[in-house]
Order: sequence, then structure tokens, then C-alpha cells
Amino acid sequence: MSLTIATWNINSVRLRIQLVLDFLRDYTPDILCLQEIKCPEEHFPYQAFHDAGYPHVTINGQKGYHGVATISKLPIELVERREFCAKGDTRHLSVNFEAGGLTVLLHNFYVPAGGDEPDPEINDKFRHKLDFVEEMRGVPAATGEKTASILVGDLNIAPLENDVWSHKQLLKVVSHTPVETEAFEAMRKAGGWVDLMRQAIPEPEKIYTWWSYRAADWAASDRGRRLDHVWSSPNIAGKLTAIEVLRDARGWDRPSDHVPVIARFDL
DNA sequence: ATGGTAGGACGCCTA
Repeated sequence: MSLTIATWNINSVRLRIQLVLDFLRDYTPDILCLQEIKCPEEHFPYQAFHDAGYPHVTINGQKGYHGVATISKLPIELVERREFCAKGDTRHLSVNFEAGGLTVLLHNFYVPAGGDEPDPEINDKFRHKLDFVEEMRGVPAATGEKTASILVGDLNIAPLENDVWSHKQLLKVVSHTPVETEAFEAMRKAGGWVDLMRQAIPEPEKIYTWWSYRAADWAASDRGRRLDHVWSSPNIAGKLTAIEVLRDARGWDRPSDHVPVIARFDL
């Protein structure tokens, strides 16, 4: 059977609900993982997703900041809303679902951005980001004969040279500093996770999923970064059939600064 | 080297 999973940092689900509904109508993923929904449960637009054919919705949200939601056509079962760094932030949600005879554990993450100064001694937000990545070692890829894992989300780190518009110019910019990228790759490998975007689209091809709002012309300058990721356990990595990064979404009306990433599997 | 934009909630934090 085919399985399509999408991930998208939406930067306020309430402000951009119509954009999300248009995306679901046009791309019909089985499951969409949103980040930065920026609302608590009581303000989440459940009805709109239900009416769009996505009745199974699980969220971990808070007022004003952060927040993740997993929206599905298929039945999903909440596994955990894990708290990282004892901060009380809503940055993780995991669910289980059945597909192709497998029980799939799907993690939806929003990793802290880390502030502007890449020095944990003077910037608490950067310290928090590094601590968060270390704590993600506690989320390895669960795998077995009848189980598999997928991890998606805005991980706020662009690990490879071709994940940014200029490797040299971003070496001291939070999201691409060596301390972040090395910790990130070490954590991913220790967890047994496969980077599916790079499996499908190897270097040196550039991949960007985010372009700053601050650029005068994002498309002309094209100073993007790959901050959004799709990982899986090795036992389904070979079942990936396509990765699609919807660059055009950055040019939609009142866009998010991130674009959707779609992963297709044949399980 | 700097400042540029966006969202939530309405002064200022986060990204």
C-alpha cells in the first residue's frame, strides 16, 4: 500500500488554515505533521480538518508559541507528548498507526531555534537547543519485524554543506554551526535514523525548506536552508518512493517561511 | 556590519 506523510512548519495554524486546507486538497497526504501551530487545544481548528477528510487529529499545543499537531486520514493513537529539557514547551508528539501490515511510530518534532548568538555560555536559547538535541538520543528509531519508525519536523539545523545557500558564510550562523551540525548528525546516527531526504536527493544537490521573511525577494536571493527533515528506521528506508519539497509554497499568498516536505512510501 | 519581516497578543518575546 502507498503511504504519504507530509511535514510543514505552518507558523500559526489559525492564520493559515485555508492555506493548509488547500494543500490537503491538492496533495492529499495520508498524514500531515504541523509545527508552530501557536495555539492551545481549545483554539485548534479541529472541525475544518474533520470536514476536509482528516478526522484523526492529535495535538500538543500551548498559547502563543511552539506547538505541534498530527492530522490524519488514518486512525492514529497518541503514544506520547514528551517534554524536553523540563521546560514545559510543546515541541513533540508521537502517534502510532497501522500501514502495510506494520505498526508505525511517527514522531513530530519542533526543535528550538536557538537564538542569534551561537555560544551556550552567553545564550541560554543556544544552550537549550544543544541540550534538546542531546535529549533526542532518547528517541531512537524503534524497529522490528512488524514495527517501523518515522521522525519528521522542523529540526532547525541544516546539517550538510548543501543544506544551506553558503556553507562558508553560515558557519557562524545558528542552524549551521559545527557544534550543532556535528551533534545533530551524531544523534541521528546513534538513534539508527536514516535521513530520507538525502537518501532520495543526495549531495551535492542543494535542498532548502526555509527562506527568511526578512529577504526583500526570497526567490531572487534564494538564501535558503534545509531545516525540516524526514527520517525513518532502516527497515522502511528502502520503501521510500519519493521526496517532494514544495518550494512554490514559499510564494503562496501570506506564506509560512517554511514549505511542506512530502515523503511517499510503498509499504 | 547591520537590519531587514512575521505572529501572538497588545509590550515584547520568539523565530
